[in-house]
Amino acid sequence: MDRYVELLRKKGLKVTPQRLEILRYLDKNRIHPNIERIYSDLKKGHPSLSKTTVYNVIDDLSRADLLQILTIDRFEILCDFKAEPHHHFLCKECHKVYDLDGDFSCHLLEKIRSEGFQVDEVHGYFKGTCRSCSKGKKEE
Amino acid sequence: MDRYVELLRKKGLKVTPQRLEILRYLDKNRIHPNIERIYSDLKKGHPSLSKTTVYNVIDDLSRADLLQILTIDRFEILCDFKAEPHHHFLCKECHKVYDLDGDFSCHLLEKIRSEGFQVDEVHGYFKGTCRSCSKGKKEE
DNA sequence: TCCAAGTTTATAATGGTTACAAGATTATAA
DNA sequence: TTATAATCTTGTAACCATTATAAACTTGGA
Repeated sequence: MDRYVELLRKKGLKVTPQRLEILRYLDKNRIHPNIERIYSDLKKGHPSLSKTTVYNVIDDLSRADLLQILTIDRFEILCDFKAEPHHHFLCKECHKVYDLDGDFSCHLLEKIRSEGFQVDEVHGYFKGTCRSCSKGKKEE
Repeated sequence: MDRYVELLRKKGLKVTPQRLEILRYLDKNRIHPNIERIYSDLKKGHPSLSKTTVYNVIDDLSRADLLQILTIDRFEILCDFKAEPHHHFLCKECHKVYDLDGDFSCHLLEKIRSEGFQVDEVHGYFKGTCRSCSKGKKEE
C-alpha cells in the first residue's frame, strides 16, 4: 500500500487525492514552503485545487502530527514534513532555512522535566549567518 | 537618568513618551502580551494612544534588540522584554507561557558552530503540560 | 529659539486567513 | 455492489490584523 495512504489511515483521516498530493509534495520537497508556495506548485498539476483546501489539509495534517508548522520568521508560516525530530537554522543573509539533524537534549530540558513539566514538543531554532554566506563575506 | 531613557538613547532611538511607556509596561509586566493587550492596557492611561504607534514602537524596540517577538503559537505574536537570555514553555492546557531561565547550550549548537555557522540568536521553546495542570489531572 | 529629521495619529487600503454552504467524495455496512 | 452518513473540497464572501499614507506634532541639536 502507498506509504502516504498508510500514514493517513493510521491517523484516522480519510484518504483524499488532495491530502495525498500535499503529503507527497511536502515529503519530496523539503524546502519549508509556505501556504502560497504549496498552492501554486500543486495548482499546476491539479488546476481545480482550492487554496481553502490547502489551508484545511495543512491544518489537518498538522493536528495529526504529520507535519510541523514553523514560525521562525515573524509572520511567515512554513510547513515541514515531520520525519525525524530536528531543528532549524535561519540564515539572516540568504533567508534559507536549514534542517538540523540531531537531538538536542540539554540541561534546561532535563531540569524542567525534573520539576514536573510534561514536555511533548521541543522546538529549537537558531538565527545567524550560514556557512556559505560567512564565506562570501570574508572574500568581499 | 531614567533607566528606559538610557536604553533608548544607547540604541539611538528618540525618546518619546510612547516608547517609554511601552518599554516600562513590558518590563513591569512580564506576561508576554500581544499587541492588542499592550494597546488596551496602555490606552487607559493615555487615551490618545494609537494602535499604529504600538505596532511601530514594538517594531522599533524589536529591531533595537530591546525586546523579543515570540511566535510560539501559530498566529499569536507575543512581546517579551529582553533581559537575560531565556527560553519558553507553553502549556497546552492553560495556555500560559513560562519563562525558563538558564542557557540551553547543547551538542547541536556546538556542532553547527564548529561547522562554520555563525549563530547570533538561540531560540528554544517547549510545549506540553505545566506542573500545575499535570497535578490537576491526577486529582480528577 | 529654530529647523530638520523623525514620530504619532487617524483613516484607508491591503491581503492572508477563515466562515459558509452547496456539491462531491469517502468509508462502511447491508 | 449499492445505499447512506459522515466527511471533504470548492468558490465566494467576510473578517480582521497589519501596513500604507499623509498631516500634525515632537524631539534633538545647532
